[in-house]
Amino acid sequence: MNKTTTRSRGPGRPRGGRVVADRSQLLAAAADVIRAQGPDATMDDIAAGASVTKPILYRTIGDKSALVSALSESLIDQIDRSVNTASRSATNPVAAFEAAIRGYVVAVDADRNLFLFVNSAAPGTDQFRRLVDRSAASMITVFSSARANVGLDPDGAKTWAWAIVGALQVVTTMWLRDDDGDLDALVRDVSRLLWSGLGPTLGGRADASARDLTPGA
Amino acid sequence: MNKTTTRSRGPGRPRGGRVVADRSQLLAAAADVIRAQGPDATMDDIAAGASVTKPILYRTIGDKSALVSALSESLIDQIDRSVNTASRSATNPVAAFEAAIRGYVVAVDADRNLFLFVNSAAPGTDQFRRLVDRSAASMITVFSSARANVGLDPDGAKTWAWAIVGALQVVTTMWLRDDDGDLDALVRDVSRLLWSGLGPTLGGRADASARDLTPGA
DNA sequence: GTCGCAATTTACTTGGAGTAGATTTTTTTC
DNA sequence: GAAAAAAATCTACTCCAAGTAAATTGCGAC
Repeated sequence: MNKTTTRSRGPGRPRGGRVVADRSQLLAAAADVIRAQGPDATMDDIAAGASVTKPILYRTIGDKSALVSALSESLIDQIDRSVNTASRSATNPVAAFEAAIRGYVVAVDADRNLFLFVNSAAPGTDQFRRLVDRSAASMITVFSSARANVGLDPDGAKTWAWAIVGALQVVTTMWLRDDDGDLDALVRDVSRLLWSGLGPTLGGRADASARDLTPGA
Repeated sequence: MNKTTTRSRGPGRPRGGRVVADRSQLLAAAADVIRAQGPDATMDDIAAGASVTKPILYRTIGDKSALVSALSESLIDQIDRSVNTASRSATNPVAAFEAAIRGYVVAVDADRNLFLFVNSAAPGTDQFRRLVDRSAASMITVFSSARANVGLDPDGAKTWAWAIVGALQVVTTMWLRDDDGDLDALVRDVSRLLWSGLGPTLGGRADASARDLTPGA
């Protein structure tokens, strides 16, 4: 027997010529289910949580990878916002970079189930690559022009963005495991690793960055 | 009807008290199948490729995650070897670091199907974390003592290792997509990003590394 | 009213992971 | 030397989640 999905109505065209749930409603409901139930929520779970049957879900949203894409879109926006507001409040480039990283981790932490759901694609799949491309997009434009200004091949911006996306993804995932980990230390260490490579290109001075990142200096 | 797995023998205890295939034979066969057939090889495929039935495979190796663990072990060894021999032949720290990264990418490229199979775990799963831990292990010891020497908290070594594992994983995965990408440029860019954060701690001088990595300087 | 279309549901197929129990051969025991 | 026990294997199954086909019902046009 199939697990009976919630049936609030019988089959048939709904009254009032209105569709039972449109795309954005379904996406919101899906996000809620995933937040509440964890990243292992199945399509059945999501459909049930949206008080809708599976074919509706598939008809409206597409298959699972489409759902992931759609949700990743909004999650990435959310993270970007967090990163931007965090870094804007900083006074110097180093602090801004550090704040940006903290913004990323904090945003992910605040929505960890969604993050894990969206990151459920294995490396090597098209889905994974799309996600990386999307996450890297905003960085690439920044790095591209910065690199051009310093006489570096702008193509390398892609590589840098990929590397940072990967570094943050793994660091954050690992950090989420045991949340007794010290967030400040994490952010400081990641910054120290990445900034001195980035800083000189992005407008900071290399030795300044090295000094600023040294504790108690 | 089930897809008939290759049957070279009937059921029953084999002659000579010897088992039909021991663990290492099965692992080797699995690796071969994955190399030949791609990272989407199923457990059925692998069993068939090893001329063995599924229960044997499960009895000898364990479930799929155990298979992945076992294969990752040997792949990581292989990569470590490639990294070490590559970096040993370099004359200065910067070149060694760059060579190490090239060693990593080249080793992965040479066994890409196995790499993709082993990396089939989604972030957030235990399998993923085990893999990251394993990959990071050798780096952690190096970074730990290096950081201690410079007066940094050795705990941060974990973070650095995670970040580098992630960066390399994503960069390599993305690079594998279109292999018209320029390997030299990739390696140079990744090195430039990471070394100036690492170099001062690992024994190079910060300004030296920055200089050395600048093209035409 | 009734005919066709649109939205929805039920109930299915598919595919891969993992397993139970039947089956056959070797070994042991009397 | 024969029967029982043990060991290794295979056949055929279950389970679960993704995805889909076809039946079912309501709405609007004529």
